[in-house]
Amino acid sequence: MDNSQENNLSEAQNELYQWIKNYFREFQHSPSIRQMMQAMNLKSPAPIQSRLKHLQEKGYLTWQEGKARTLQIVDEIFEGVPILGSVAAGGLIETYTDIQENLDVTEVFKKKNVFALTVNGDSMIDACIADGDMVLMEPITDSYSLKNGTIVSALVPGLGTTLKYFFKRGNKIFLEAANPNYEPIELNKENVIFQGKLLAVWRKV
Amino acid sequence: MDNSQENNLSEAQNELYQWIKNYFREFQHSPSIRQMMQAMNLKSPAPIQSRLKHLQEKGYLTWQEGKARTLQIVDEIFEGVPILGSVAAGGLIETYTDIQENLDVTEVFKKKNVFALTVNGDSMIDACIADGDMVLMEPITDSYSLKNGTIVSALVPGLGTTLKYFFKRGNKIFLEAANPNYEPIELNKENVIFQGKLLAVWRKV
DNA sequence: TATCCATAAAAACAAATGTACTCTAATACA
DNA sequence: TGTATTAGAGTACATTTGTTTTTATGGATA
Repeated sequence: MDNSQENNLSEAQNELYQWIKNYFREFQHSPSIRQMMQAMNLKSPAPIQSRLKHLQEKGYLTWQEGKARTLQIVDEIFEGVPILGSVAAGGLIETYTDIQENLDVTEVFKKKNVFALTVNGDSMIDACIADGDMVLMEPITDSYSLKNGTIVSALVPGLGTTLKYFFKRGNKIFLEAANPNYEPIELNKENVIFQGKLLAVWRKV
Repeated sequence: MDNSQENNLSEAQNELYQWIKNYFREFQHSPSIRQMMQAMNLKSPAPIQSRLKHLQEKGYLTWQEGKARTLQIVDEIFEGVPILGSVAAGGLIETYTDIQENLDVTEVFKKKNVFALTVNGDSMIDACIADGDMVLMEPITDSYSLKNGTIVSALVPGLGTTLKYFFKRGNKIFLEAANPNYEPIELNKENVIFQGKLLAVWRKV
């Protein structure tokens, strides 16, 4: 992962930049110049200032002049991780590209009132939602705007909550699994409460 | 979302806490006590110290004693969302529980040098990793510690990068797809470079 | 070889900042 | 009403920290 050249950074600048990003990831706040000095095995703060200045000129960092520990990474999103390329899950055809993008999973979280559910069972397995997955849901305020094919969590009073594809045909609501072993559920719209629609799936292994 | 009571925070403490979280969101670094003082319309730093101390005792914040701008939010994960319960993806059996946990997807990001890859193809479809998913990977430093069955991204020089199950039998390395349409790849360990092992899967819909 | 330039060391300084202490005002409670 | 508790104001101090300046070093270049 040496991208010092394409990013127009010297070795020392790049090393500092990577270290700063890791420090932010661990402590959630800015390091001080003397901390960076120690981390870079230097004995005076001047070289760090020089490198910071270069990083600023090249648009990687900024800070509030004269204020302690006010570094801010402008380029990369805080919690992002680098997307190093694409990987073939088919054959050995795709190659590693060096495009530097950023995965920001937190963008989904910015929506108001997003909540998560743990998935039990395999009825959505053909949609690649497995037992134990976490699904992130956005509350449904207006069930009329639901589009056919949306994955929703629905509460059928007296029965329970389930995760299914949503379909509306006439006055009937159909909740369909992504698994041929399960039959579609047919309901009148009075008999179902929609809680949320699917935003994202998260699986930790 | 007034959770001052349930969180056992006084009005003043809660107001400060919310302000700090917003400051972090905007500037990505910790505010100073005097900044908080101004924001709370106070004229001395003492009350802020008191409130911070209370927030620390209740487990909301921490900081490095004596160091400037080293606040850290400990309790709530910044981007966390509430896990409202579990949802049946099988039948209508599970019911909504009220257990209040917190989904913290960022915990995975705390590991050093985590990177992401975009998945192309369907060779891992039976492991519920679909075309277009993002996979979060942890760099592999020591390929000898890899356990059979781990999902890895491997670079076969001259061919490309691929996402597969890892198996070792004797001196041979096998890379197996989670899709019967793909044949296992048999390699000598000199002919493969392991880049990362799977930590998590992220799919935005 | 001589010169130039970038980097590092060293020291010193001033501003920012966390912390401690005292005093006063407000509030709650018996 | 009186007292105890808590919160805020004011002040002072030591440390942390960004910044500046001077000097030394190493490498590149003519």
